[in-house]
Amino acid sequence: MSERPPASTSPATRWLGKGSTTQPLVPSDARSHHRSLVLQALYRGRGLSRADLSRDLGLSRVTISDVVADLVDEDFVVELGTRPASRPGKPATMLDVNREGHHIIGLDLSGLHSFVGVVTDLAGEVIHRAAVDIPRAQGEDAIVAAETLLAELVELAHRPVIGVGVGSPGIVDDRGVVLSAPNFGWRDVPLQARLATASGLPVAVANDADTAVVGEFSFGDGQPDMMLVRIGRGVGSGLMIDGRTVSGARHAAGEIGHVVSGTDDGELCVCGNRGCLERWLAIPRIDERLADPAADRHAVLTEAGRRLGIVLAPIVSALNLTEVVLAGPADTISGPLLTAAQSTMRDRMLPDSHGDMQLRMTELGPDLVLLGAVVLVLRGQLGVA
Amino acid sequence: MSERPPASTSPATRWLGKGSTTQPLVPSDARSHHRSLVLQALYRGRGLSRADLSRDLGLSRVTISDVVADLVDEDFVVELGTRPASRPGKPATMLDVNREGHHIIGLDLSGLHSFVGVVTDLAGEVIHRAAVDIPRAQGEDAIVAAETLLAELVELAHRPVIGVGVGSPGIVDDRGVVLSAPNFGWRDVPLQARLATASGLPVAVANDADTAVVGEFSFGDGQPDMMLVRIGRGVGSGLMIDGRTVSGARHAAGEIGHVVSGTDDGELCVCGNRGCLERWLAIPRIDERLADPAADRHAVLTEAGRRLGIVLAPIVSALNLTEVVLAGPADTISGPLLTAAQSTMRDRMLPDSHGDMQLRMTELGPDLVLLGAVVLVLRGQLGVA
DNA sequence: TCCTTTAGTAAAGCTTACAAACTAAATACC
DNA sequence: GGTATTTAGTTTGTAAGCTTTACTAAAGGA
Repeated sequence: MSERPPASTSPATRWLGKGSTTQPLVPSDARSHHRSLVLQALYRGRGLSRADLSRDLGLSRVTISDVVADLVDEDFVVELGTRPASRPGKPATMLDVNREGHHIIGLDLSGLHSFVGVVTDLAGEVIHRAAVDIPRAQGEDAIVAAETLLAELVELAHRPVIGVGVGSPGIVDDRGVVLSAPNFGWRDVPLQARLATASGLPVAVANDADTAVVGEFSFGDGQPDMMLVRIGRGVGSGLMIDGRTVSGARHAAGEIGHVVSGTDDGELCVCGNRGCLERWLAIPRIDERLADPAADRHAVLTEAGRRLGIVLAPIVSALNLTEVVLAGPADTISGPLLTAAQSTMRDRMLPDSHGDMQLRMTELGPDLVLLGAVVLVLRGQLGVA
Repeated sequence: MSERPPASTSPATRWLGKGSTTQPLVPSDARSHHRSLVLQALYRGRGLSRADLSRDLGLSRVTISDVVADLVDEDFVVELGTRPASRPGKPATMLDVNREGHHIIGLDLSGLHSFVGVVTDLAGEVIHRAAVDIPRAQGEDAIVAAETLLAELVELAHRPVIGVGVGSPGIVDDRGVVLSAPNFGWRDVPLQARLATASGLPVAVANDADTAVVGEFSFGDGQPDMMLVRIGRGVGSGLMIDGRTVSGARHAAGEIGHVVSGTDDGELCVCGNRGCLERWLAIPRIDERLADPAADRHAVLTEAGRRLGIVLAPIVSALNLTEVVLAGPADTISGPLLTAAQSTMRDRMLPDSHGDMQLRMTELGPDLVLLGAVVLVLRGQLGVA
């Protein structure tokens, strides 16, 4: 046992206490937390009784009864009648979320030619759809188009609307301001505030890829440590770590389109680099290559997938993700491209670490962002999903 | 405005409500939260009064007085006397964390030849050091060595010890079980429980890289969205996102040593792949190359740095990190290697996104893991740092 | 000297949760 | 069939924790 010489000067005199000064926690925070827990449990398993909730959540029957009474008053929870008694004791009164009693509006602003929107119930079941064409809409015009679409959806909803979720392209901060969206020429557009004022409803705005990832998580088979890659005109992604989306220090997490893939150059990209992932993988680029009559479709798609795998391997390893989900046109993505991405990624990681790693297509199709927008509302307003 | 055709079958019938059923929130949780807020604020700025705390934290003066009274009773906070009055009104009584009143023990089990440990005060100031040699210690022997070192440090501490923090190599789960640590032949070793039983103190165990990253965050200049790369016998990393460490779905986050860097092959690695990062960057590998009399030192180090940059670019882009910190032998790392890593990384990312990105060496030197271990205790026991 | 300002404490009241006791309604058992 | 047992849910009383209001202490300013 040897005494190590003490360091010349202690480095520990710098500073401590950077933990973000979080909000105080008032009693009513506990109440809303418990409301969320109850709703969460009811969403997950139908036909739970107050006593079941008490056991599952670790709160007393009294408290559960109280919370449930509030939720019933607000029409978020309904009684389903008594459970057929099999054991001794008074039969339980089953509860469920009142899935049809309220509506949610979801907007997807990431389309190329139109903004689309839905009215759903609390289960995410689509009740109405609407869309508005946006031929080269820019700036204020694009904002007005979104407001118009929202107004139309509000008219369609025939139940109280608990909130509006919006997936928007561009970089969106945590207060729903679109810091930049080149497509629309938006800079610092307070989209959340604009839509909230226009509709008088609670509005949540997030980046489209981040919206998609919560959609996949809640309505798809998405796991809590997951990456969702959207392949379309460009390539973007949303990350979920331990069930939370990652927005990044400058709200720009998931921007992998202009990462260089490989060390053998590639085509020149508008960003100035060579071999950007987008240059290999964006749908227009792939289509260009496939348009060449001499092109080998399988080879083109395999190479695109390989380039994706090269970029994914370090990310998946570093974050120890269990799942990467691809979203985009299935006819292009879900063949050799997917296979090549998967094998490339595995070949470039420690074999142990991809034992249960999965790379797959989303099964939610074109409604992914819309469903994610609905989830934004469920999370924000009810603390569910 | 065109109505989109409804999807054939709604995908929204799958399932919702995956949000982890979190714990209920009892009143005492609020109290401990507020204790943390108070301690946090006092750590950050010295000489705050109860009234200052009330204003800063948004809690009433009454509540602050109550919380502070508890903390004074427990000797975690002391009054410093009244502030020289410049304004009208009763002069304030300044408070501070009682930095010398309690001790913390930190252990670093990641050394090649010895386990090292420190006793610090609540400011992280090192009071005592100790170490124990571990010539090829394996299995139970290594555990006993750690227990012995801990016992020695407990003897050295002359104030109440609020807890023990441990940075261990290998994969460590969130209850302090070392799932695997090849160095010691450990599998599923309940290190936290072993040390807690042996010492009778609260013990927190984490992976050494994760420990380092919290050390850098709290005692260094580390930012909340940061990656810390430890370069030594191997290459590992710890990630911090929004002030929280990332442990990964299987507790294996940060394992980037065996990610392939580049698409031009490289040397064969023990893991079976070619061109693993570790093969380029681990200190023994670099030393091997530099030992060749014909080697160009600058070229060797530049190439190592370049390989690091290639792996970092996708990770930094995807997570929108603001900082990557390197830890390891400065004479090797902090020259051409660092420069090459930085420029390579930047060249492979969207120019916008690295505007405020920084790649630098840690300034905490060899005590990084030890200080991180201390932070584990500050976080766990006091909710600070 | 008296007013104003600020710090800190005391008392009362609100919200929330829990424990204990109670009612309701079923099965189990003799 | 009647009583015991079990389970569901509510009523009642109590404790913890926060806030508001009111109070005392101690300073400067007019």
